[in-house]
Amino acid sequence: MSDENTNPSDERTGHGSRGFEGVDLDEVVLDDTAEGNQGLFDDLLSGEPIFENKEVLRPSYTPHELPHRKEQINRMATILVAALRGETPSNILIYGKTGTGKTASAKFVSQELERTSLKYEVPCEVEYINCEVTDTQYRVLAQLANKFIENNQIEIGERISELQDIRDGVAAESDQLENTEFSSLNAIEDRISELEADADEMEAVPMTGWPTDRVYNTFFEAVDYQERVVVIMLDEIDKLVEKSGDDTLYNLSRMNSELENSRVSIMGISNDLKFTDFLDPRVKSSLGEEEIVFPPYDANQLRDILQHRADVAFKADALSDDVIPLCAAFAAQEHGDARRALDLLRTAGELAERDQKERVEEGHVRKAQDKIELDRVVEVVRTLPTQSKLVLFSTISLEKNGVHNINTGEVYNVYKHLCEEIDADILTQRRVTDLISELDMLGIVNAVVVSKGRYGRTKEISISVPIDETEAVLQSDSRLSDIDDIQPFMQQARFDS
DNA sequence: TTTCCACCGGAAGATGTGGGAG
DNA sequence: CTCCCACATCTTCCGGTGGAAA
Repeated sequence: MSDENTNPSDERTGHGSRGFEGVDLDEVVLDDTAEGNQGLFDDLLSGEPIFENKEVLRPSYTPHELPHRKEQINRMATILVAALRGETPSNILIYGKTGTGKTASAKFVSQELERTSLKYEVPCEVEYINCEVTDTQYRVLAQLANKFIENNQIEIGERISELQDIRDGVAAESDQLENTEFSSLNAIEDRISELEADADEMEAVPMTGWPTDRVYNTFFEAVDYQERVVVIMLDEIDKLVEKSGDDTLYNLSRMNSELENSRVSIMGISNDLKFTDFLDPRVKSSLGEEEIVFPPYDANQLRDILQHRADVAFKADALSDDVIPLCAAFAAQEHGDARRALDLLRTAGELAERDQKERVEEGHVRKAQDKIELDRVVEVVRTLPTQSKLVLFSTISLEKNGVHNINTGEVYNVYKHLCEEIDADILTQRRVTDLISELDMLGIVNAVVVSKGRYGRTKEISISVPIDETEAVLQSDSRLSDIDDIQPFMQQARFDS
């Protein structure tokens, strides 16, 4: 209820780092400095609410209808029906930029698949793994193993109680045995204890501690325990390959030749069209048996999508006519990111709500644009590790002292003084270079390697977020707050370099 | 043309944490 | 308790380099 603004939202838009000029700070930043307390909620409650159902605008919501994705969904379904015939579906690779509906479509198809498999009693399971979170071979295998173990145990449990029912029935009427596959009461008892033993044997994989091959074996046995087709959905698969190579994929794709009862099929989802370049050719060919591309939405399609959801999300007449086209246009500029468009729409609605307006106007969308970006930056900076914060702080200090085209050496000098000041460990310059690169990847700074000829080669760093706000966020960290005037060693640092 | 700066960035390995198994 | 494993974070070492200056 109380998250009506500043929810960070799991938005991650590459290098969004353009102008902040028009940000109205009082409106946007740190709203814990709320206006008076008197009747705070009364006011908000009495305001004519704009939303009917905000949930459908959230990124976590999986719609039942995905406009403009019929073609891709049908392709996926065509490939995956094989599973319902008990055959192994081809492995699928799905490409597309963020917010093109890859994950939503894939999840939709897998839900349908599982639903249908229940209907026709064909054992078929889909497991979803997000490789951005689960980004090592060990963790992927462990997570899969645990899921299958859990499922197996549930099923064994059901089977046992089924058998117990039969046993009890048989015990009561001793001539019913011929209706079952068992020859005697004892046989049933034996089967029950067998199953119980199986269930006991399945040991959950710990987060860490085991050798990887043991995890693999556990996973393998858990999958092979019963006859079925298993689809493993690896979202953001490029992150996994980037971080820990293609061993995982290799192991998964060769599993089929050793499995006896079950079949696995891999469905990889990637943002990066070229990530297969780093793969072992064998993995590459097996993984990319089928490829589906999700092109970015254009402005018209985005408008459609927004309209669909807005009908549900907003009260009738809560949107002025130009709101949806504007959201669509903004998002179309961001490589057709639908998630972005929905975020924009939701945030615009929230802003209008906060303004006690009855309609969302164009201006709210423009404000939302800035707010989303600022919220993202604030959140990223706030959750930075201390060392990175120190590096960023050093860079900002230099910038504020009129040093432009800052280079690594300068940052490092300031950083060293800063560390002494607050009694933090001083990292090596090598490490600081890496931290700067990380800040670059997060879109907080912009670092380019330039050669200054005789005067060496270095990264030229500039800040690509609003400086004062960022500094404020940094200073709200308790460990950085007691940095007082940096002027004294600012001078010093310049002599050093 | 050659030199040489001031760093880049890969590789390997150390350290520390959190968790096994016997 | 000892030894093993995975992993994040950081250090050590070092070869590599674009281009202004000599």
